[in-house]
Amino acid sequence: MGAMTEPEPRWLSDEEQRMWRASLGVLNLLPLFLERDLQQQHNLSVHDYEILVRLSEAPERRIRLTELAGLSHQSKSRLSHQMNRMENAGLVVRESCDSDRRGQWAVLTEAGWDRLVKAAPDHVESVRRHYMDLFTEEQKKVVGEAFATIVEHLRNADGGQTCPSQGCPGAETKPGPK
Amino acid sequence: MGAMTEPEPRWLSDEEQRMWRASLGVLNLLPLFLERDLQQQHNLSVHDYEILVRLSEAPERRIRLTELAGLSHQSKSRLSHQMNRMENAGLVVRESCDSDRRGQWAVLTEAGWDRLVKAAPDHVESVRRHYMDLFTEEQKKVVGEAFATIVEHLRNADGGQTCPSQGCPGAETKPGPK
DNA sequence: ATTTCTTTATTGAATGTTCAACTTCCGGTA
DNA sequence: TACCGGAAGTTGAACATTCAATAAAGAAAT
Repeated sequence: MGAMTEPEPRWLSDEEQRMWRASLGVLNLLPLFLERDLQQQHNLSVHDYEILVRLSEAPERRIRLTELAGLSHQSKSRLSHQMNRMENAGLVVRESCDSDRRGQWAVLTEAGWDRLVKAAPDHVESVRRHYMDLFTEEQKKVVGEAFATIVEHLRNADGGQTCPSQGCPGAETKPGPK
Repeated sequence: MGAMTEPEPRWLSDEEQRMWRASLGVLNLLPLFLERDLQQQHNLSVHDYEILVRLSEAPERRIRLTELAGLSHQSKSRLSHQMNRMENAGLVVRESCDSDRRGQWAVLTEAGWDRLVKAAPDHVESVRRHYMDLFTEEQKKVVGEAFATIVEHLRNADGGQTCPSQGCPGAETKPGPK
């Protein structure tokens, strides 16, 4: 049979290369800074924070674990370990679920709520300083639209233990109402 | 003294909120997919890959460890552990440095180069599928500019064990020349 | 020369994450 | 009812990352 020639790879253009490397920079660096601020100021990890926000927004401040895993972009296993830590820290509790006896609720405690309310202003400030305020209004709009597309794509693609969620967008930054 | 009232936190607008949550989604999800592809197809981690690219582009395919840490956005400690793994895998070797006897070179091996050359086409494809090709040309341009600003800001801010590098932009995707 | 300060790089312990195996229960079907 | 496949959640071991402590050598000052 004739030699099956590989198609020439679709390398990135110079423009794309720059854009990709800048993206990698943000991907690698930004979490470090948010983490550091939140850790120093309130002894919380970014993951802790994201979970607190999600719970604070949910009806009765409780979410089933599998759904919470999806909302916070984590595997169920990882969330399980994380819940242990947060439960030890008194930020959340588990409650078993009436309608499905396999299920568990993650429930925000009073203490968890208080921690979140205290941390939120500083965290927004941190997000603004290292990220949001560095965009022009125009850029915010474009990036917002573009990234929404990407996330939708990734959620649909999925595959594997991770990210079993659907529907609702992503959380962060401000505690839910009341 | 009069009660010192906290200034009202500068919460994100709805627009900003959406944009930020989309950013978090990408931040959390994208690395998972790139990792999975690279792992399955070539048994490399994204960190491995980034280091291989950097070395492939460097003169004599060697870089001092501290500089490499900066280029690949890692702490020196982490890089040190990672080098152990990669050295065990035969992808790189350490060589001690003549001009500074504290120093070490990270040097790309023939095997490392081959691995990279084999992996690169698939990795670009992966980057395109999950990210690059989902942008319009306009969006690529705006995101590229905006993120370049962010990265510059973060590199300057810095603080701590991480990211001691300067100058040169970020690497990824295609092996260096020759 | 000696002291002191800094930079380079590594180490090991503590911590966090991933992965596959497992338990329990739901839901459908014979 | 009993069976079977799949979903919810947990577990522990393997693996990766962080953090603080350390060793060794350059740089600068006395």
